Amino acid sequence: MDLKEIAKQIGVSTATVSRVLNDQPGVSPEVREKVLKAAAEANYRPNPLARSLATSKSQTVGFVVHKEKYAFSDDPFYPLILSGVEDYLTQNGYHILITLLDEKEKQVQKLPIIDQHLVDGLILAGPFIQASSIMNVASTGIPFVLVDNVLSQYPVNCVLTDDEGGAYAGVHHLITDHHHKNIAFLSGPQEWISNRERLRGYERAMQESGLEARVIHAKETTIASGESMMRQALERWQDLNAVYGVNDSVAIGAIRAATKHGRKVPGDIAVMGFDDISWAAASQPSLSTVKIFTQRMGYLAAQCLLNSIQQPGLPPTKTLVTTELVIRESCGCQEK
Amino acid sequence: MDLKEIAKQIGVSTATVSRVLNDQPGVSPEVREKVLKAAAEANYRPNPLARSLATSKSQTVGFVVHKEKYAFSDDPFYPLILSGVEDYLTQNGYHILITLLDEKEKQVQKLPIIDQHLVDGLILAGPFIQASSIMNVASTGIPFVLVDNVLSQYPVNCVLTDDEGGAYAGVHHLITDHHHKNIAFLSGPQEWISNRERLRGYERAMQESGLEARVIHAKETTIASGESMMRQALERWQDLNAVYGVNDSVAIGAIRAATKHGRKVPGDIAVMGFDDISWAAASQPSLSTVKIFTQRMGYLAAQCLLNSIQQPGLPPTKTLVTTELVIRESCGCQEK
DNA sequence: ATCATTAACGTAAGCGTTTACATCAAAATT
DNA sequence: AATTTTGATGTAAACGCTTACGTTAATGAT
Repeated sequence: MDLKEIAKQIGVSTATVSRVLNDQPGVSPEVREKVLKAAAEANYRPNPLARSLATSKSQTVGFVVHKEKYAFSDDPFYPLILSGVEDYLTQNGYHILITLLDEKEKQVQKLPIIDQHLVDGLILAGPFIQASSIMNVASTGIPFVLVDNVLSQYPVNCVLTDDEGGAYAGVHHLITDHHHKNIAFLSGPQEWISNRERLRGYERAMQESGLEARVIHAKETTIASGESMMRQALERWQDLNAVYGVNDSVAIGAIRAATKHGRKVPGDIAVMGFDDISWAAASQPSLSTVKIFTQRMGYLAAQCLLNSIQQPGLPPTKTLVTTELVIRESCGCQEK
Repeated sequence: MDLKEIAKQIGVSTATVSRVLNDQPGVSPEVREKVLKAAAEANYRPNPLARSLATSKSQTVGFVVHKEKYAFSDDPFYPLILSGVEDYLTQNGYHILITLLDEKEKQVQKLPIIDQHLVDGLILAGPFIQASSIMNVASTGIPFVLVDNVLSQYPVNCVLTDDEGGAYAGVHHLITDHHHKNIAFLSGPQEWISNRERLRGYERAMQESGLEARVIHAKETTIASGESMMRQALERWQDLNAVYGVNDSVAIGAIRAATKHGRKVPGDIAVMGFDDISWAAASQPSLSTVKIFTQRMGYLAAQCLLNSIQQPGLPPTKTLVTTELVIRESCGCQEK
């Protein structure tokens, strides 16, 4: 059932039918009515491929993310982002083509979906895509937005969590509400923007209160690395009151290590994390943390992308999503 | 840069160029050579949309999964499936259009990607899609395969884990290697095929050894429901030696509850789970479990789907993926 | 009454492929 | 040598839309 048939049926041209179906002006109300009726009766669905070929718009966006981080991580961070993206895009009649990146795939702009003009825009998720690769994408002129990543050299559309503010709030809570002074920060790889920003938030909070920053670094942000960092911290600073984990996995590892060392959490040592993954509530003691609105990030990214697609030439936007303090047991609030 | 241009460049028709590019016979080696060279030099990429319009094949498959289970679950089960799917499909030049299902969306066959012929086939993941919906999809004639689900009334392509066999092996380990006799099974919703099959495996193992089956049911398979079931089990059976959780979250909940009740795991009570999620190794004690090859399931599903697409009329296939016993601390092996 | 403007609609040329069919020369058959 | 077969290639329609442009008649301005 195609345009031509329904045009023939009511004795108008395909152009008129097309106009009606695309809500374009230049067709009388009566004819419009007739077309709409015939289309509905015939249960007509325009062929998106033919439309795409004619308009060179696919009504499809690409979602690109690192395979390893996407599927093999402890918590479904990127799937949640995708879920938010999907919400907004399907509401607006767009489809999602997903591409998972291997380690080796450096040349993002060579991806089939881009190279073959299968998508109208791109969402590039995660800080694991090379800056040079992103620049290459930018130079193709295709609209795109970064999620959980930025480009320092160059202004681009991006959506990020306010990691600095979140970490600041968390540390501030330990300082102000619990009067802790000796607070260590268990960090992670500094190439990731989130880890850098969270560290900055911690440093600002400490500095504002005239406290000394105590930072331990690691190459990973897992339970194991959290345990390892906590052991180092306990050894190095005998007077430790509290630790702040760069994310929940690290914090949970820290609780483990502290407990094994015979320190009670939160009695002897308070612990806080970042992310609010689903296991945070199930930890023992349950983990106080800073919640990030992962799904919302995806939603906003999709919104930003559609804006860019539909209004070319818009200046790049940087969107920060605020966080929320989630108080549970591990910071010590329940003990007061 | 289109077909016509490169045809003109070397003085042949577009038909010939098309034949060469599609590896079709009827072109002399010399001309073929010339075309290939010109195409390479011009860095020519066929326009997939035009091709799809002409052939009515999109080289794209749809991946459909329940949004809630996809993104909000404790462990990235469906993302892993997707990753496996992606592996096989990209290897074969196919793209993936993803659709996340809301609660309310009952009419899978009405999804835009199907209705608008945007995909050549479908992967329907998870046991949350109504059987009637699946039948509707089947009646459209579009090739599809179920992952982590089956249709009892009707033979269809599906890929499943050998849940029955896995659970049998796990329980058998508790019986034979640890000489436990009083083993309870902490179950989950019976609508899910996996839960049913795991229960069956447990029952078979118990029966074969002449032991009495002890089953607790719950509406969920979370840590909380695991704790709750364990409390019930401990109350009901004083002589309990071991419990088998229908999945790792339940098993971890069971460990919690047992510990809170003053029972040592695995000393007083052995615990085993199913899935081998990433938190299983990090649990305390670390969880003995049955590993499922999630990514492989996706890979096989994709393979099955492409077979169906490329060779229409193939009879439906049911693929069972075997499991693997993962021995850690919670079953008691390390204590011997 | 004349001309310019506008609204409604049709015509047809794309969009970039594939492919059934036609053509033609060369090779094979008789 | 005449005829058939074969293989290589070209022609053009088709896929199902969109849209620039042309046509016509009605409206408004002078």
